[in-house]
Amino acid sequence: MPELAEVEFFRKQWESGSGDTVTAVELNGRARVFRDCDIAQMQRLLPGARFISSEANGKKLLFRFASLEGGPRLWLGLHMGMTGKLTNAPPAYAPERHDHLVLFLEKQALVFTDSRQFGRVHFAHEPLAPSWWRHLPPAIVSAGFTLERVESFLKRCGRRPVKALLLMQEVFPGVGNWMADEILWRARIHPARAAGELTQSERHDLWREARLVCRGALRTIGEDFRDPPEGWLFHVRWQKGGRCPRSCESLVYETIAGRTTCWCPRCQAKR
DNA sequence: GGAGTTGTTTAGGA
DNA sequence: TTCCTAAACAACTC
Repeated sequence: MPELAEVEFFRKQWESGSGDTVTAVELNGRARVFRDCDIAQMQRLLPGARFISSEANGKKLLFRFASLEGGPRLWLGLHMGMTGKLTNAPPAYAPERHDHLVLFLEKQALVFTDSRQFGRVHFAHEPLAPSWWRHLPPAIVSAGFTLERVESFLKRCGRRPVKALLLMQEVFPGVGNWMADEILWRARIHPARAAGELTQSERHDLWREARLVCRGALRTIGEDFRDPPEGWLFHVRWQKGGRCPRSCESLVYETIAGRTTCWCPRCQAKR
């Protein structure tokens, strides 16, 4: 589930604990989500630290802590993978089976759950944001996400299907499978089209719709997890026998770029 | 019981 | 070399 807007919603769940102090850390050290992470260091440094602030970039999350005795910041990075979730719970929360990391604060508990464990945890103790957080691409809703940037990428990977490009986080950070299909549907572009063959107006539409879909998702899912606006492909794409909200044509489902892809054969003609 | 899954990395083939 | 596909990761649902 976690794409851009779900990730932002999860960030907000934990952000409600900012300003509060960590009293205890409970984690399942054998969980795969800790494969890039020094668990012992985390367990040593987080208790007593104060949760300062958080940030999201695409599907990545960063949580900042001030350590007990001052000195360098503590940086906790999270990726939700396919099934990761962040919740907050009462301070007496008892961790469940797939709760791999629980930060107990004075007033609440912050819980990271991930049944499939494709997610991951990073941890660092250093003055500046660590390498896994630096050099991130500009957010799609930011001014740095320019048409030029998208066009040069479409050109560079011109032989690949445009659906595959939308899933590449270095240019479309936060876009996942359903958002990629939503963007292509709104831009009326067939997902299997070669990126280099898009016309100038199609390239422009792709750029514009990427921004609109991200904004719309952030304003709905990202705020309180309610569904995206009416009329979006989102509402029908998982239904059996779903129909295009614009043309009423039966939607088509096929694997493109290794992922289940949904599109309208009338609105998104192959040409 | 088998197939499929809203993600990412990596091995290996073309 | 370069580009791209498919498998692997793990657990749940249909």
